[in-house]
Amino acid sequence: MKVTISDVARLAGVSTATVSHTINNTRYVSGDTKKKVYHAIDQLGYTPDASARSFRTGKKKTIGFIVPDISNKFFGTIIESAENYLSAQGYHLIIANTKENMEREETNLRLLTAGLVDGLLIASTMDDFQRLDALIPAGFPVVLVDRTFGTQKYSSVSVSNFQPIYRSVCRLAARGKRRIGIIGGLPRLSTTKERIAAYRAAAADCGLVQDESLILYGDSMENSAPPCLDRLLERGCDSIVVCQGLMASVTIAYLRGKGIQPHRDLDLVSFVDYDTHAYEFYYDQVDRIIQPVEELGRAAGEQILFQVERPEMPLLERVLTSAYRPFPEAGESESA
Amino acid sequence: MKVTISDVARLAGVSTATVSHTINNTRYVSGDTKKKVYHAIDQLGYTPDASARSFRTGKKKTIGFIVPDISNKFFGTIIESAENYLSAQGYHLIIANTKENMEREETNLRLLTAGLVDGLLIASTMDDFQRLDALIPAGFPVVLVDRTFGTQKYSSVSVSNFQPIYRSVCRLAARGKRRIGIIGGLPRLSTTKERIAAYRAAAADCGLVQDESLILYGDSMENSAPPCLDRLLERGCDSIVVCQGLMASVTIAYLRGKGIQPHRDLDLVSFVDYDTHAYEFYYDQVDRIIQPVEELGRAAGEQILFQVERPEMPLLERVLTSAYRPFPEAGESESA
DNA sequence: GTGAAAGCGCTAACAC
DNA sequence: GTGTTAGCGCTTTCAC
Repeated sequence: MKVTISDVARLAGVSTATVSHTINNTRYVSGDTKKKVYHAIDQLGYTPDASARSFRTGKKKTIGFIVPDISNKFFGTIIESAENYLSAQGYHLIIANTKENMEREETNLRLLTAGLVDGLLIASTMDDFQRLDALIPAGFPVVLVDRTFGTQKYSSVSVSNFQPIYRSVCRLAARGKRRIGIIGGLPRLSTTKERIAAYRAAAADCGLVQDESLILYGDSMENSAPPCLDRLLERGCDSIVVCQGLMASVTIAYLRGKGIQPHRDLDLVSFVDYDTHAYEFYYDQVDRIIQPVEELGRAAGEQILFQVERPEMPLLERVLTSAYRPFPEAGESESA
Repeated sequence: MKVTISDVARLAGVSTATVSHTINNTRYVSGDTKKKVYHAIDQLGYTPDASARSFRTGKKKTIGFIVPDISNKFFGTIIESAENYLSAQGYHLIIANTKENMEREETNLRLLTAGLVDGLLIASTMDDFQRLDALIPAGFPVVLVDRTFGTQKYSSVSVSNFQPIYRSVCRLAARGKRRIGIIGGLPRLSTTKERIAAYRAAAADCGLVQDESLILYGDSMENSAPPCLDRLLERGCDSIVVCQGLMASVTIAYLRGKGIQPHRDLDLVSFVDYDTHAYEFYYDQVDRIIQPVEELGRAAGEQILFQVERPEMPLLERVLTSAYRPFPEAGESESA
């Protein structure tokens, strides 16, 4: 049978209050009493029941994370990094996967806000902020991760998307490229919008052709890049910007399969969702935009605990910066 | 303020029992009463408190998953697939990441078995079954995932490792390869042990040189393959088997960087942790061992719910089979 | 320095 | 067909 705090109290010859205070360090307990309590705990093999505790205190010591795609290494790494921080602070992480499906996100929001978690990290797939907001109880701690909305209602942690795209397009133009194609992610996402806006701005500023047919959208899943690539090649692009890591790695492989070599045959700018030595083997000869993925996860963890533990703290919109690493031309060195 | 079941009962003019039975469909309630109850719920915006409920019933509707590396796509996909099944059954998934660290696994076991979850999926990094077993309370529902121990104490879901390795080594031998190198994962894991055993058996059966220096171990993290590869090349291997997907993809990229082309220069057998069209671009010219990753996740989900919801069910050790897809020689067709 | 006891929100046995 | 109520295991106020 289950061992409860009263069993411990009885065996130790003290009250349940004392046992509770002893294990939680929440008021003074004499050394002698402590000893008796711990001894009883050992003898009975007592473990405090987490759900009774969270029921009583209202704190679950658990954060929920609504993600669009766990199997995507970008989110896998963010999750890892957030979990790492949260577990060090004594919190657990509940994962809910939406597969970029808005209904699934709604369901998960409803479930997770119903007393299951203390706060929520959301990398939302919603097109409409209202739709998201409507499901969040007033005052519920939320941090938007990676994907934001143009409102100040919740804290957010994201990555600057404008600058690296703008820079990379300018650089392509400077190299003499005139027909720069771009493959974005889902059009409804803030990340995609910002990236496409940066592309448009740079194209205009550099005096490039404004050809809307060079702007295509994938769905960030693995198989969405090749058809876009085929169309861009048809349309005579001399360079391509791929706005998302998974699609980018598929792009490189797909082009290689067609005998098209990056840099030699076609200039490529590619988002990279993680930064490791190993992946440099894939990404040579490609201009890379490297997102600070681990920092993003950690920052998300920090922010949500701020919200949860210090509700008086102001909202914070934190924007991390990606590194832009153009493939070095002869005589150039790397830049961040 | 928090709206409770009594608020609803009061407004609807019924008892809390009726409200509870109404929302849970747990005894007959007249249509009329139902209407009143739901109306009151809507008016007050009532949501049942999940932690009160699980405290009362003892069911958390939550499964824990202890994983060695969330950011590895192999586990990412297993998690996705398990979560998919579990959420459809009304369960949540708590993730704990160990980064292949045994102490972290111990900590997580202690935390998760203390009334937080109804059952536990474990892809253990332990070297010793006792060490794992000691932390699991008697009768606690557990399913071992991917990595097993030679005991019948818990249900398990894993992948057959022996046969595909054995077959692939034989095939290399048949192609005239004499010095076949192999890179395994962490030596303590069951998966690694089985794969290396299969390699040894096949090498012996095919009359190959038994050179222990051709057996190397990585740690399944990204950067562990290259040093192993360097050593195997030094030692004059004419073919290499890589026992883990992440290391395998790095292997291909690394060799390419050295100007070594699979098949033409060196035969390669490679575990692939997922099966998608996209990744075929990477894996052409390589003999692939494709693990049924999604099935593994789903099966893990099914098994743990069996344990949780039908404790009388017998233990089950389920072994899924990998597909072996040799790179087709001229005139050959694919095989599974 | 410690104890007694209320009560968190819900479910379910028992009663009618 | 519905109501009353005990009590899950814990924390915490109030009391001494």
